[in-house]
Amino acid sequence: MKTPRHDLPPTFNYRKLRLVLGDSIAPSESTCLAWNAFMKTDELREKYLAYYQSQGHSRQPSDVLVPTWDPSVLFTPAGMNQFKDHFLGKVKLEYTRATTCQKCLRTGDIENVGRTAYHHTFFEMLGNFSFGDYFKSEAISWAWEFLTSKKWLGLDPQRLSVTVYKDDDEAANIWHEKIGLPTSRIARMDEDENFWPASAPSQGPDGVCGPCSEIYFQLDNGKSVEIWNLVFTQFNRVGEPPNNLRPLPSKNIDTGMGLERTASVLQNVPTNFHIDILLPIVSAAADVCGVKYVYESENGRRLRRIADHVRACAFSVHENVIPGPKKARYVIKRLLRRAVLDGHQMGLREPFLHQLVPVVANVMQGPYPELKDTVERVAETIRKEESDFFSTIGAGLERIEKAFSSLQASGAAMVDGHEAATLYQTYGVPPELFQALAAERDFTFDWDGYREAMKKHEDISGGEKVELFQTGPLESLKESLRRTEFLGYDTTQSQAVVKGIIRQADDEQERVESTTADTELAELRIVLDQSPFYGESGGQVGDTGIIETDGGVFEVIDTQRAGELIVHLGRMKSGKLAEGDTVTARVDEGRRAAIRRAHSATHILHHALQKTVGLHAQQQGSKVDADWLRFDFTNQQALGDEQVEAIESIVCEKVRLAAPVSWKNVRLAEARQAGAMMLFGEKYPDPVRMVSMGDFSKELCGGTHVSNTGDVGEFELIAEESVSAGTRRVVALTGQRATQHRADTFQQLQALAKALNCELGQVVECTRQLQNELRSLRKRLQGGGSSSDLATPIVKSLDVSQYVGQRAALKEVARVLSASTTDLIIRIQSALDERAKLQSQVSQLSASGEVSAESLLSDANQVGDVTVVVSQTPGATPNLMRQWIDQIRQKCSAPNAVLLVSQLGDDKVLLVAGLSRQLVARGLSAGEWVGQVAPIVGGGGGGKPDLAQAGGKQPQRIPEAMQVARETIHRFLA
RNA sequence: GGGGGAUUAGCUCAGUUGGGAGAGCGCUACAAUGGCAUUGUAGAGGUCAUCGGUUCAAGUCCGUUAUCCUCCA
Repeated sequence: MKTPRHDLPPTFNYRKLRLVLGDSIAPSESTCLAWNAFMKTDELREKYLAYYQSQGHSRQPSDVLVPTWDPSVLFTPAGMNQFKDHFLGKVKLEYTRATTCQKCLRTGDIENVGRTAYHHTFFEMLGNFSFGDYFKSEAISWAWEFLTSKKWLGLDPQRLSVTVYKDDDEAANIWHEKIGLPTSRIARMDEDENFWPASAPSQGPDGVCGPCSEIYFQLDNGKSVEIWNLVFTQFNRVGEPPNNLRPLPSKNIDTGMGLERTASVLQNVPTNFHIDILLPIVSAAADVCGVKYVYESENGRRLRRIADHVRACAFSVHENVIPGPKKARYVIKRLLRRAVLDGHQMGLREPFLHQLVPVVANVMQGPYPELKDTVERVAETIRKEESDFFSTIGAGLERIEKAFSSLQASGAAMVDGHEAATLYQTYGVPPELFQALAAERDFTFDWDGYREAMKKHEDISGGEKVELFQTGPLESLKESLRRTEFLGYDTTQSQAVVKGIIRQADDEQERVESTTADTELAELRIVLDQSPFYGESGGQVGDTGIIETDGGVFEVIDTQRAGELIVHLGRMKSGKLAEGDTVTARVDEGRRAAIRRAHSATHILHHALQKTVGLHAQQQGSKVDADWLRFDFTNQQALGDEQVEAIESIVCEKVRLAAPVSWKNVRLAEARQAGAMMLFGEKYPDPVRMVSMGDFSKELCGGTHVSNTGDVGEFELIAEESVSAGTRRVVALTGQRATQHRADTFQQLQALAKALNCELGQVVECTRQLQNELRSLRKRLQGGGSSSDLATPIVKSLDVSQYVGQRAALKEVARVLSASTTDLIIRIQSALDERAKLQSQVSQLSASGEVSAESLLSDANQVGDVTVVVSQTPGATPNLMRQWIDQIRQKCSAPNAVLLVSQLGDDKVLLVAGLSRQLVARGLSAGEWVGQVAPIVGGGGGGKPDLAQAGGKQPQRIPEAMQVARETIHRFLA
């Protein structure tokens, strides 16, 4: 064996690397040697899976990174996650030994990523699992053989040591006696180190748990690194110690070997980031960022962080979990922004991270060839988010500058942490950025205050706790019954036997033997041995209906699924129901038929979307209700009108075709081969149910469908909107509701026509005209210039005898009014009211004759050298009155005081007073003047010395007010 | 699920106990200069997101809804 290579040159010359591997990103010469001499990561992964296959394990593919089927986690945290139900015996086992290489994501140690040799957010975990099959002895022997045998990894046994849980003599003995490991290399550790979950015996939680045994490899520098953890789940924790660990009847093995760590050991490199599948990403990051990769440097840490985060982001976005504001999407967004911030701090000002996506796909293509297919989409999604973040940073810099100037003004020497936190929480200004800029100006940064404020924010935001393993009566029912047979594909009515009744009171669930209508208030859950009721899943809502016996009627208001159980939610209407009763379960057939129409329409819509907007329009989620459906899909822009029409026409065409709908159970691989649409994050059973429609649609789907696309009936898209960046949502109606919607549309249009007093075909034109009228009336009252009518846009004439035209007309009206289509009538009505009001004001204004600066001046009095005007201008708005006053000032060179009184409508009085500069200079105030007058008409007011306005509510006292106005100004001038 | 913020001219945004809706860029017209670039003058363009409340008076204060941004879970 070659000499150890810990002293690996800390600097890599990227140009040399490129020569070695051509287009892909190449390692340094010495690292190349290491990789040639030792095992590649792809080879390690393959060997592991092959070894356990040879020991009778079923080789299973990696589960998705973001398991939407598991509400208790956002990301797959470990290899065992996909086998949770296997461990608990809640599913039928097709195999009792499995092995996987699982892609995982954890953010708990995010602060350490890049700083230490072994921390990642994204990583792969090799694992072997036993579901009540083999236990400690085999698990330990096989691990040892795989690690040390020349045929497999061939690690030097002398450099391996292990830990066991302090009370686990069984494991210790196996290591010592069977493997022959000296006791000096078997350490006994406490429950906080060697128990899963950590410290479970004393601190909980209750449930499945067990001791573990870790395997360490000693590096050349004497330090040891943990490469494998064997978990022996053999207990059920019940309550507090002592004697709270009960042996499980069926014991399990759950192991995890860190792929990257083990590879780094095999390849003899000082950090995971230098193994053959990671160094190319680090090097590429250095290249893209235009810096040299130096291991022991701040930039080195940054580049490693970027390499880690870009892997996480690329895999998530590949699974259509795009950066966003909620949950998993938010975590990805944060990871991405952290990486981008690192780039920013190395001087980058343009998106760069997206350039690393092809590199990631390249080094990971062995186990994950599918990454190659989505490189473009993934890179574009990442580029967009990067670009958004650069804008955020840009805005942030301005805010930071502002903060600095106020700091300087106040003579502070430290950036207030609370303020930095507020800036971060409100505008996303990264504190690291703030701190870096602060350092440049010799400010210190109050990290303690910042963390304190963020902690507070966390507390305020709250959050619900999700249990790793659920407990309760439903879970125990799961274990005893396993599954409810679903009969609903073939029938909507059947006999069944009641297997369990659960009563829900407050947050507590309680299993009961029987129930009567007297307890009607309580919500009940009923589980049967078989049922025609469809439990909500795959977006399709649960069925409603009735479960009855001779002696009792139970109304089902919703149906949910719990694992493979079907749970009927509802309440007793009459009589009594008990466990063991034979009942008749009857689904509400009319509603079910409507759901079938909507669900089949969803598949057709999916097809139409892909055909119209492109293959990237993949389903993100959907909800299927009675003749109503909602469908989210990935698309950057809103759908245009033509696209919506094209989609509708494709759907309608497929409906007219009356294509047969069929379904069959096929092997998952076969379905994939057939090109059936599959969704990420969904857990598909194998075999799987494939639903086909004509020759245009194949989807994996457990839902209920019409037998012929013609049964869908009418179809209509009623909404298109944004859910989050990159995701659009459409809502559609089918069958009866679509028909009803069309009738409603027509009625609405009729109502508009009636309100506007015009023909149906004229509604759009009349609305536009009404808007124009309002505009010019307002302008006239505001005293603006002569308004030219807006150029009427050329619109294609709408044929309102057809439905499409009617709908287009309504949409156009909504656009003109910038209102939602639901309250058009209200808006039109209020527009009409406003027009009437404005018209009466205009006539009021014109009734008092032509008002102008001249006419007002001709009414003036002279008081000494001052020209005083106190006049009425009925119907005038404040704006007009101000303009007149301005004009008087221009025309009249003498000092002048003007007060205009206007009655507006029936019960409103407006007063505007103005004083020329000379009078203001003499210390007079228009505000005071108007202030003296306004109370007469029941109001108040104020303003600046040269111009003030006031209002009141008693028009009948205007003459009196004008008298007071004259007296007041006389007094002022005296 | 929760906290913070934003929404003003075509675009980017100002608007300071509530009292005349603004700037820059862009647009139109005219003029000057000219190879292009340019400069000056004038002008058009706004239900201050929505609905409601407080007030004599709301872009400004309070609440609703919508959309977007941002943070936490």
